Amino acid sequence: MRHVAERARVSRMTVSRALNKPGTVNEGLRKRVLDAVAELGYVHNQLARNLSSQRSNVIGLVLPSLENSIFAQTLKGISDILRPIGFHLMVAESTDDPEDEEQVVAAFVAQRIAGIILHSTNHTPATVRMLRSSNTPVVENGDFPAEPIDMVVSYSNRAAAKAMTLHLARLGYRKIAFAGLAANPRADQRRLGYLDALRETGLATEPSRVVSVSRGFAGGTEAIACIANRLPDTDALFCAGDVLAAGALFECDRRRWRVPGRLAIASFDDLELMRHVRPAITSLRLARYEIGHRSAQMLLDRMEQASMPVTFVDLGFEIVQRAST
Amino acid sequence: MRHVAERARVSRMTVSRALNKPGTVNEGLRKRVLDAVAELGYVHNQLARNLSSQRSNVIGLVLPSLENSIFAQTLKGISDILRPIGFHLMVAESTDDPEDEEQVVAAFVAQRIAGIILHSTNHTPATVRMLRSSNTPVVENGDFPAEPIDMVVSYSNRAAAKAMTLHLARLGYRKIAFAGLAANPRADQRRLGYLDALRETGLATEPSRVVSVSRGFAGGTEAIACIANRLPDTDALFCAGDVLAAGALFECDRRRWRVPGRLAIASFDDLELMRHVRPAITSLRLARYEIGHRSAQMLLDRMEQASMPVTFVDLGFEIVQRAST
DNA sequence: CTTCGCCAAGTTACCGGTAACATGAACCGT
DNA sequence: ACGGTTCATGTTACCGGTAACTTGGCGAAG
Repeated sequence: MRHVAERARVSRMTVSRALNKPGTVNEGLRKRVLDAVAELGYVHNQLARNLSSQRSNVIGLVLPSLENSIFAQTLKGISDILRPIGFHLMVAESTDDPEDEEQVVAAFVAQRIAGIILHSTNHTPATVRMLRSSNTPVVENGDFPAEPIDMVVSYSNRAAAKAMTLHLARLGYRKIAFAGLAANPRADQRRLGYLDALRETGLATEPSRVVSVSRGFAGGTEAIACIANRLPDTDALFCAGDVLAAGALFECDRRRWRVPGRLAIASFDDLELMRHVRPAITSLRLARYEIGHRSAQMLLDRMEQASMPVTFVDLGFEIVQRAST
Repeated sequence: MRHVAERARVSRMTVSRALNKPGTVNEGLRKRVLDAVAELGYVHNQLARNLSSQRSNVIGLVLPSLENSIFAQTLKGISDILRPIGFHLMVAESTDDPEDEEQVVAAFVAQRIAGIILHSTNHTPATVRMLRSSNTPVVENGDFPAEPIDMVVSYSNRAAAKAMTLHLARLGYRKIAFAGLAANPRADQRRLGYLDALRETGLATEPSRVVSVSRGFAGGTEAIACIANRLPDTDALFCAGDVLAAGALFECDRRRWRVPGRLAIASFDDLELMRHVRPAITSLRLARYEIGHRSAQMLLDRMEQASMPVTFVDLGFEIVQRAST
């Protein structure tokens, strides 16, 4: 920048102003500055700017998994907000482990990020303390936390799972099984919602049909195997994950089980895939893109005005009834 | 940091050293410093550190699309390298548009990122100039560029597509169609590879069966519709994308076409889905995770030693023969 | 013709670290 | 006992910007 200032024969301050608030600089000088910038191929040092102005143009995002495509939509929703205003996105993975998350958050706070989006609701005390004391705007996604750190944009896993289970009951299914990942906080909430619904409809007097499975398509295969062996009278399966449901459907196909004749299948999270398999799978549609979009927007709003008009958003869910139930 | 120094009754420099090179500081002082850090809840300012030391701990990644799950694997491969050494990842999307890419690269250079990974090989001259003059280590992925900016880690789209087409020919298919995205540089290369193979086997004398389709499962549907209407004697379809192939398979299912009896289907990119549909789809397996892993590793190697032992890596591909061909 | 206020441009200090050099005590061999 | 290393610590300057204040020229009001 010093070179630009010398070349344009103005002070560094004028260069800074010409680039940041063009309106406050005389047109002639501004042109000299911009010419000098172009001739020297000068690129602004955002690091120095951030340090000096005590604010950053980077947002941090912590996802449970980088590989899961459902988070890709959220990522895109965030990016679409940040890009037009020159903000950037730093991404890291927590693997749903609060200790890992703590490390990532510490690193993000050290980077003096302008805000952070946590796609989880389970944090170590140190994580919360760091975020509070550094005064970082925070949005939590993924579920509704019992004690929000700051802002929340999500849907209720428990309510959604309950609604889907009630939907299955309303369709006449009576022996509804539930398959979900073990030791996953969101799957746990969904399991609770499922049990809520059973209780409410009186189906809870039946034996519990809860299955814990592993990740990916294989989990669906396991779920069907389990039903075939241990719970053969099951008439509907609610999978707490999209890929799980697809895996289950493929396994039914292999076993020549009619869906929904032999077994109805419903899933959580409406991946595009759900619409294209045969039969198409009944699913819960969640506003994944919107979660990112609103989260980013709320962080920015908060930065502009210290006030906080909105701190809690329930984006809800929709049940998409298809041929599989 | 000043407060930490005062509390520990040492100079700021000693605090800096105690945190960065613990070995060079007397044990007693070091303990005083660390205690003070803990008591004050001091968090290092990475911004200031980067500015002062003239180096950054952030890597930039530019992907054609944030939503495509094939890139998620690459993302994970990068992240797994960066995390243990305290580096971070900034992500942006180019939508395969060199102008957009230029803007993103400009922003990344402004952030003084330590290195950049471009998942594309088509750049504006300004992009190349910026990266060269800022002396940023660069890795290009996605394909082999005609004129690499710096380092390259990829596979050859053209060679892979050629190999798969030859594989189909070897299996006895004679009327092989190709479906790919329009105006996508990687799909274009794959199309060339497909044509290379046809020429080599003499099948090129047949009419060309190249179909351009839209993105997603719908593209597969379009491809099958096109074959049904315009190219009914086609006996194999090579889809230049995983989701495309799945969409095509689902459409065949709807039309009750036997696969591979009526039509064989092969795909590019071996998503887990390919293994689970019925019939499982023959596919090209690319080392997506490895691309990220190696790219990140090469950037780091380059930073440590100004020399550049490796600048070009071909990760190759594998053909996975399954029931669909 | 002053005086006041306004606005563009310049000056100074600081953001929070680190590099490079300066200092001074302990240790060494002779 | 003395000059020469070595090593831990302190001092100074700088990284590349911006905030806050200062300066000076100019037009409108008194």
